[in-house]
Amino acid sequence: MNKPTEAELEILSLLWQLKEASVRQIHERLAAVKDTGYTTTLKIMQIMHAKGMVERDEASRTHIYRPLVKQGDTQKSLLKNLMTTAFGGSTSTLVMQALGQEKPSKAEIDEIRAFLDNLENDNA
Amino acid sequence: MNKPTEAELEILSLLWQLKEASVRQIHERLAAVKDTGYTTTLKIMQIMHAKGMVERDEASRTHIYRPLVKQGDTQKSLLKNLMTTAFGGSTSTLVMQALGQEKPSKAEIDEIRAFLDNLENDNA
DNA sequence: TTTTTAATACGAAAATAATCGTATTTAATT
DNA sequence: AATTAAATACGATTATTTTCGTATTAAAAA
Repeated sequence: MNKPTEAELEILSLLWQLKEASVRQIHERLAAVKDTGYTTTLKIMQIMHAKGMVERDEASRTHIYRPLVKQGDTQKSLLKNLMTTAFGGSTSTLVMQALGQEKPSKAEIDEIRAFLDNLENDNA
Repeated sequence: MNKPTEAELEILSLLWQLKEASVRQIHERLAAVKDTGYTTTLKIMQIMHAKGMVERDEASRTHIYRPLVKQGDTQKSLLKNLMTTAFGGSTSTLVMQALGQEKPSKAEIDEIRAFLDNLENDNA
């Protein structure tokens, strides 16, 4: 799988959230955070389309874009890459770093505990 | 903190592991995995030095490089970045993705459990 | 001492990513 | 119907990252 660039990832992220969106919708959200021009956003989305990362519905004048790459798959591959390059391959180091980042809520902690229990049972 | 580039991260990673190394040592390890020239490795390490990411001992003809950025700090900032761009800010999603990646050993799982317990107590 | 080997320095080129200006087209407004 | 507004297409420019060739220097070997 081809690693999305930084700018592509920002857009993908919004598309995952919105399920589908026009260039303008994406641009408005980006512009709220980042100083960038409309045609820049457009261009990157066109590139993403050319790469097959998104599909688009050209039925109406305003094209509607939808993600083609799955969020989970992308997350998985980015994490794997980060784990090998920055964490020397250690899952637990990565996980603890992530947890230490900012205190997760009680609910989140319990969710992770349940996940660990599950993981352990599957292993047996 | 300035985000290291992909090539820089690969080298940093080796330096963290080895504590210190010459260009040749690093290059040999890189070349085992990746098709790349010696002067390319050299150049990137020189750039890293110019950026202040590494220091080097020029006492002998063969310079010895040591990392100046801490592994933990770099990990933290890369993770934070990944969490916001690819995981919509959710720590627990990231953690569970990472855990699902490949089954951690029983020891690792317990280590993470202990970490969670600790985290919870600190919060109270 | 001469030659060969192995290192760094430096700059340019190539590859990749991001930005933007302008032209064109289509739809909506007047 | 004419004008304005909003969209895409396209190409060029800029910025960043990576790669590499060549020169120079220092040490080791012959």
